[in-house]
Amino acid sequence: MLDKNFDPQTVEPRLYAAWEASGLFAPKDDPNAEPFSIVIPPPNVTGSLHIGHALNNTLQDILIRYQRMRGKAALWLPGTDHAGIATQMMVEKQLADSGNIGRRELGRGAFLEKVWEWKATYGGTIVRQLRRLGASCDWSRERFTLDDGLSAAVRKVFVTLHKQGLIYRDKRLVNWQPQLQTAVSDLEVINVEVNGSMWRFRYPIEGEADRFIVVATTRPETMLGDTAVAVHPDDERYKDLVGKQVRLPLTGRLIPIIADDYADPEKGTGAVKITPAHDFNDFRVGQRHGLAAINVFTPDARINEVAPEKYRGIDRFAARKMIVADMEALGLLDGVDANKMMVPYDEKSKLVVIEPYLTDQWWVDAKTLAGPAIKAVEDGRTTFTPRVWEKTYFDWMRNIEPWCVSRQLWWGHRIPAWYGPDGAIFVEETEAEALAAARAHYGREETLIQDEDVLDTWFSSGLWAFSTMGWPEDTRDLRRFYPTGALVTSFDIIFFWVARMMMLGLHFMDGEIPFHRVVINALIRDEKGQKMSKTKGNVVDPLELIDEYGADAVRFTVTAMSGQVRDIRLSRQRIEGYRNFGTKLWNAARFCQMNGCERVEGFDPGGVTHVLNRWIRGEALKTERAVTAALEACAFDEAADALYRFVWNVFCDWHVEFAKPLLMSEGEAAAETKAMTAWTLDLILKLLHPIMPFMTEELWEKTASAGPARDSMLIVAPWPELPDSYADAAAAAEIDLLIAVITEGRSVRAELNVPPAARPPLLIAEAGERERPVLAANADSIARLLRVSEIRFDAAVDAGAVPFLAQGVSLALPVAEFIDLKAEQARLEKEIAALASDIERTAKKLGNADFVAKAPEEVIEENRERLAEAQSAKARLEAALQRLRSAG
RNA sequence: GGGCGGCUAGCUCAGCUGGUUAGAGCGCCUGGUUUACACCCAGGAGGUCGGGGGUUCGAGCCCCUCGCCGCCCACCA
Repeated sequence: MLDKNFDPQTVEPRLYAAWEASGLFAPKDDPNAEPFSIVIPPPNVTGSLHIGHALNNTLQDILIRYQRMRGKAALWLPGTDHAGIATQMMVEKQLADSGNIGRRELGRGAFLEKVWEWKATYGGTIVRQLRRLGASCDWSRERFTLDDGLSAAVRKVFVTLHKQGLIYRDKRLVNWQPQLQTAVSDLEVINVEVNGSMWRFRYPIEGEADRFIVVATTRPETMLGDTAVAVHPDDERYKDLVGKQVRLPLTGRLIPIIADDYADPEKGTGAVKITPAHDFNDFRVGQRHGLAAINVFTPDARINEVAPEKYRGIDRFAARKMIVADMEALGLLDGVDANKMMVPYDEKSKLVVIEPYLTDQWWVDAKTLAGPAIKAVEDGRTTFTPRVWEKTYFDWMRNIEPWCVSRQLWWGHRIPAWYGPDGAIFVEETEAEALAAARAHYGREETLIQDEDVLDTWFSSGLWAFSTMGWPEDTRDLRRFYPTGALVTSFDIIFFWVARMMMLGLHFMDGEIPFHRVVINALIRDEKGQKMSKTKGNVVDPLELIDEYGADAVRFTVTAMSGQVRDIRLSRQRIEGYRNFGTKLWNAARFCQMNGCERVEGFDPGGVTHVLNRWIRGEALKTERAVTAALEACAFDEAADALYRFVWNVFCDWHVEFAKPLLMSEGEAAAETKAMTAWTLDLILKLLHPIMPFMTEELWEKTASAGPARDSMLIVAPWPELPDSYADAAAAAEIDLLIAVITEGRSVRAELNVPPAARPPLLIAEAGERERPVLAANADSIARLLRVSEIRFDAAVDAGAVPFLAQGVSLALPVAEFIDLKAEQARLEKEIAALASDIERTAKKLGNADFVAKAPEEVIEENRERLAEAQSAKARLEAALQRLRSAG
């Protein structure tokens, strides 16, 4: 006998262990089985599971469990990402907190050892947590982006792209993170609006005493690196100044006044200082005019030795104050205005202001790689779900900029480039090959120095779809499981990851896409709609939720909410509701057990005869179709919704209730109902398994002892495919009618507010030939449910009978005067009027010779049917209205 | 500045190509010792579907417009 409640705390770990031990998480080896694969978006190896992961991985698990049950060789390939910056920062912070020396003092080798230690200690957290969630990953194939195999793939890709001219080294402005002292990509910069100031400086015109040109700037400290002042060529105010020179204050350098469209007469003073080494626009202006780029910052954003001595070593923000003060003292400060502006911050810490900084970096020619990646989505070879994200993808891809892939960090894939004594670059997969190349180049042995930098983390994760399967080796996995079936991820990494996987996958896998479908899930926020963040302290820990409600409840909740286009607001009440849903199912199973609803060997649902069983069979069919269609479309929420309604509102509310009197009886109907009920429960377990794997597997096991032996664990039970013949229109009509009678009867009773003791009998009249026997057969249960003393059938309709039901059944109650006849009358009149106008329009349409001549036959037929339907409906309602009028 | 999304019951959200009386869960109120389930059952209150215009016999759904809210992208001194 089942307990009253499901106990996730003891059951879930036991079942997970059993699944894992069974080896069923690995794709089956059957060469005839169609492959289906997913690669996990690799979480940060040192991270822990947050609620977004819970959503994302639940959806992946649903897909993979579904496909596994469909009989496919289903592979969900798990792994983790080394997450360069994040991990390095974490370890550096830990070193600092525990009073250790910093990484620079420690040295590269020793520091990396520390990081590997850190990984060994904390690296297992997230994969353990994925197990708690029930993720059926093939752990035997687990990968890490810094594995030997994946590192080999990274080197191969880098070298190949370099030889193809798609990776190059270039000195240009990058986004510089001065605290970490590394370049970051455009995507790792976040622009924040701040209330700043705009200063106006007077720059003296050389050779013209007391004449100045006033420039406006938000960054006074960069003036030390100015190499020109630009004005618009058509700006009358400054026309005569173009070609003249300015004596740059504080430095004494002479710089030209140039004409360039970039200067906007509307903005500032119309004259703009040009600092090519510290501003992306100015850099371009500088290139156009052949200006020098004078870098005045050190890598940690202090003023460097190029500047006048008094500023050297001063932090950029302190230097700003000094320079403004000095300019003011010189009488060269024209004024200052408050100015709202966007300031670039480091996306990770959101605290460090990013500096445009002139350095040598490695770049990927993303523009070239983007072409095929755009085409693949245009052609529909890869689709986005929901579709709207394709626009986002296109917008970015079509305007893509070169991708800066080098990082001045230690934790990551070291760039496979070596430098000779004269600076010649040798890009090879190994040091030996680089040495060989150098030997060929120099004609002798030379000592080479490897590039100190590592690659952007996203460079290695961009290869994830194929590097994890063994590429560059030609492995069986690669041949079988690439391209993957779906990529499930959230929108915030479409650019970082999805786009790069598309580009690199297509380029290295002979034009074959990395995934057929990209499923984008929404972001989860807290109950107040705020983004969860550690600093706000509103992070919902999914592990706590799993402890409290069980993994199934958490899974069902995020699944049911996954359809939202906008952000998901997670509330505990919602989870509680779905935990209750689990309990409801559990108790339905308990009811089945108590009533001997056991599976029967060789039972064929197609052969049941009792109307209730034929009805539930049809409902089961509808549900199976809805769930299957939803999962095929990756509309996970719809699958959850269909199951919720079927289990609770169909199976429990009606089938089990109607079955009660039948189960108590003896004979064939009882036996058939028992078998049918057990069959339906079994079906529910299968359909629900992808979403709620634990409880369903547990019930599968608990129901194994009665009836025929189970062939397998539920995890690999065949997905049900019910035949169309299970639909039964007649049974559906009868039971639906019965439900309608009961439901309407209930609300009538409530309206009458009759105390239970004084409940009058219910008269049912006008039941058709077909309905009558159904109602009669269930008279007792209806009476019980309605709390009426008895049910009587009466051919004659009372004068006050009210047509509650469109099906043509009237409930005749002795107390009909309690019903608002006027409102009912008004409603009918309104509806009749609507039908009349529909009839008029349709008739007109059909009377139109043009329409009849041109419209396809099926459209005309449709209109004819519609006309006939409307006419008969109108007649029916008119009759009802007539009855009402004569009664009232 | 450009783009995307949202605005439906007290709260969180469904409402597919326009079609009877706009739904669910939670919350609230009333009542319940039914052959499983109080994590339950029955019933109830509660909505001018952001505002305004338009198309249509008919609009929560389509068009225009305005208003909030959120997000993404962008080099504005």
